[in-house]
Amino acid sequence: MTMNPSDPTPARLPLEERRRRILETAVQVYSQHGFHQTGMRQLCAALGMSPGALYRYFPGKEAIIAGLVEMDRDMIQHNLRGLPPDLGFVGTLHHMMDVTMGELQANEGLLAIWSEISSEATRNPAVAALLSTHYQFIESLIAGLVDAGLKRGELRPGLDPVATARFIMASH
Amino acid sequence: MTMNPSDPTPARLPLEERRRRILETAVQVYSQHGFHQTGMRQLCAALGMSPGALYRYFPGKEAIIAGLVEMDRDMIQHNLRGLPPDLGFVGTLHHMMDVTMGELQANEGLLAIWSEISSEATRNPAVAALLSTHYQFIESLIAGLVDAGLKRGELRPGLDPVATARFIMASH
DNA sequence: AATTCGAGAACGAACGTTCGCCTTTTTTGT
DNA sequence: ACAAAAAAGGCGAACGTTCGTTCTCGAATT
Repeated sequence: MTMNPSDPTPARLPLEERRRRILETAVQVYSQHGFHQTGMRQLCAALGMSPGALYRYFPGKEAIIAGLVEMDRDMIQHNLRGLPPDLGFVGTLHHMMDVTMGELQANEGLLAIWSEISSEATRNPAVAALLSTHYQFIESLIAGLVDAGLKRGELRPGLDPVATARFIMASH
Repeated sequence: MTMNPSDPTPARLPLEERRRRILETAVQVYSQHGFHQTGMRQLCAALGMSPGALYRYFPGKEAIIAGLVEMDRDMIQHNLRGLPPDLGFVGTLHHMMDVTMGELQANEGLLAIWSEISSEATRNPAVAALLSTHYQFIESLIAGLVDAGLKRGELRPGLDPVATARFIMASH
């Protein structure tokens, strides 16, 4: 199936696709019944997959949470890259929120899964660390936007990018 | 220990006290680690009690949730009875909120346990029913206050007590 | 003597996870 | 080009553990 015979990692794309399908199903099942209330067997059943197969893609239950966070990060990055480059600071922010809201509305359970993850983070330090770096990622992303806006003279000079990013995030 | 020899149910008060101690410990443990993440053995350990003993006071884990809801109802009733009778509608409402806020502040975890119960209610129909009747109880209680206020001429005549109660509860 | 109370072992079910084995796909040697 | 070897993918039973709950039996109380 691989077109390029020199490709050192053939058939890798379908693997990522299968990982994505697992994560998307996980969002649905976990948001409906909760993370701790949903067993691996239930997730397997929803996937039409055996436990042995599932564990080839994720080494454990926590890795699935990590995958969900990672998926969100990829989504944000993808959305940001697909943006028209001439929107300016406010326009870019507005557009990103638009896209995010649209996704939340289209995929119900996406919101529920985040409250599920947040609640897990209050107890599970590993998940807490995961969330923390995720928020830091978003923060640095917004700070970059502020920085670009400053360079373009759209924002009041002297504004601290990171502090501004934190303020924007704090206002949800 | 029973003072009155004609009492048909002797040593009953200490039983209720032990039930209360169990519930109070449950609030602490469950609010710290979550309901589903906390096993009966952990609760037993926190109580210095064996499972066999615990099950003499509560027939199961769900009964403990029911007990928590019931405890809240008793608390509200107790607070209401202890109120000065001449406060008027607004004064009574204000006073009740004062007491409730004080309790929430004094006993941290009391708030956490309610969000824990609410989250459980979205999945467990039995708990949902429990919460529903609890809210109905509070609703009828406030409706009674409105009714009394109407009779005393404190409120605009024609006000629907139940609708007013719902509005007040909806504003948190 | 009868009842209540408590401790702790034990139960079956379900948990997350691992294992062995089989099928399918990909790579390799010729 | 083709068979052989290797790797990947998948299934489902089984592992050890923990879950909520029950049982048994001895100690305390009435």
